Amino acid sequence: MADRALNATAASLLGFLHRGPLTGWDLVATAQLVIGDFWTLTQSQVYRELSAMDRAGLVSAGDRGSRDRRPYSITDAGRAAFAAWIERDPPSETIRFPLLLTLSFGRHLPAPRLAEMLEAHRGMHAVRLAEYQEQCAAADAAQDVDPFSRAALEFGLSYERGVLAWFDQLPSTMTGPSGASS
Amino acid sequence: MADRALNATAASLLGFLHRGPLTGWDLVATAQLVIGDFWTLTQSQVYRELSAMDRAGLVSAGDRGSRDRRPYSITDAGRAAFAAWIERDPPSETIRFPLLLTLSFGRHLPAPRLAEMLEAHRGMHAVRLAEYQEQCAAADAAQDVDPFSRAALEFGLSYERGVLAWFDQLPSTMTGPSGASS
DNA sequence: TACCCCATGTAATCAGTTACATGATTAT
DNA sequence: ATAATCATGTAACTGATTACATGGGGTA
Repeated sequence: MADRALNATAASLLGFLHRGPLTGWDLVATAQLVIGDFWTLTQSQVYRELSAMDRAGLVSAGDRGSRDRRPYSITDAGRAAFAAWIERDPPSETIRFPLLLTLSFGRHLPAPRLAEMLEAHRGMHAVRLAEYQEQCAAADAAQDVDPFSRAALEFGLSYERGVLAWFDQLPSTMTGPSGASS
Repeated sequence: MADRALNATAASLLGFLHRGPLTGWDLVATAQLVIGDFWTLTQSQVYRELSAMDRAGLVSAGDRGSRDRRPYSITDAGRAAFAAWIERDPPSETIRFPLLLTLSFGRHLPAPRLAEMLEAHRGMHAVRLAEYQEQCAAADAAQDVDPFSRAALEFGLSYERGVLAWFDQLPSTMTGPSGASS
């Protein structure tokens, strides 16, 4: 035992399995829904981590059901590994923001093209902010959401507000004469 | 020719080479300084991309100087590849925020431990905000900074403000009785 | 019966991280 | 002389992405 520290993706899967057995498919959907706003994972990763954790004894694969559904359940070793993972100081976040790269090389781009890109991204962020607001409202209506997920959700709001504030203070020479108002 | 689309890291290196030849070492330093706030790259990556781009004819390696310094200059093909890259719609950013993962699984953690983590991260962000403010002030003093890099720098400010606003609206049940005030 | 979605998985590749090895030059 | 820093690079690995292959089950 005491193999190696879990990676965050695997640990999240274990986290979800605490409530009961889930299939790979279920886990992909759950993760997208619950942590998708601040963590990315792909279907391919999920199946790989599941079979690796199965070999490591952190989860155990159940019998295949209809449509080959295969439920995984967490083992005691899995629970221990998760507990060890969540106890650690989380590393700080990484942001990789391609738009900012493009922007910082903006002098290689005609102004209207850059303005177009900025406007497009601003729009996407405005949409996301609206979605987060909706999600928060929905979470408040349903009282079954735990306060921790709720707080994490709230991060999206602050983040998008910050991003939009940034867009809106850009010099108008960059956002273009067409204007970047919402 | 028309090999494959550049990745953003390689494209950035080409971007920096427009002003003149630079060594791998210089590029690492430049990148850290100029785009380090919203893009990560390692020394190892830089050398790999440089030799790959050399093979692809996008840069050409000069003669080794003292201390084995080897300047790379951009070629016409490199300029074309960069132009094609920067013209594309930049993909949207990816955020991977381990603290939010930990938080969303917070019910598996004793409250004081979580509060401790939150407080530690809040502190780091406060420090970063101060650094950005300094950098912006410095950039304003020196008039040689181009407005595009300046605008990208400004992003850090808005981002950190958003993050701090989020920390400060967390329920006190999470941040703990010791308080998370600055 | 034909089509779409559910569900699992593999293969191949690319990108990113960490650690290490090597040697030159500068400063003390 | 020796230590610190400059500078280049390789090796090994982990993680992430994309694409594809396969087949069951439900529905029109």
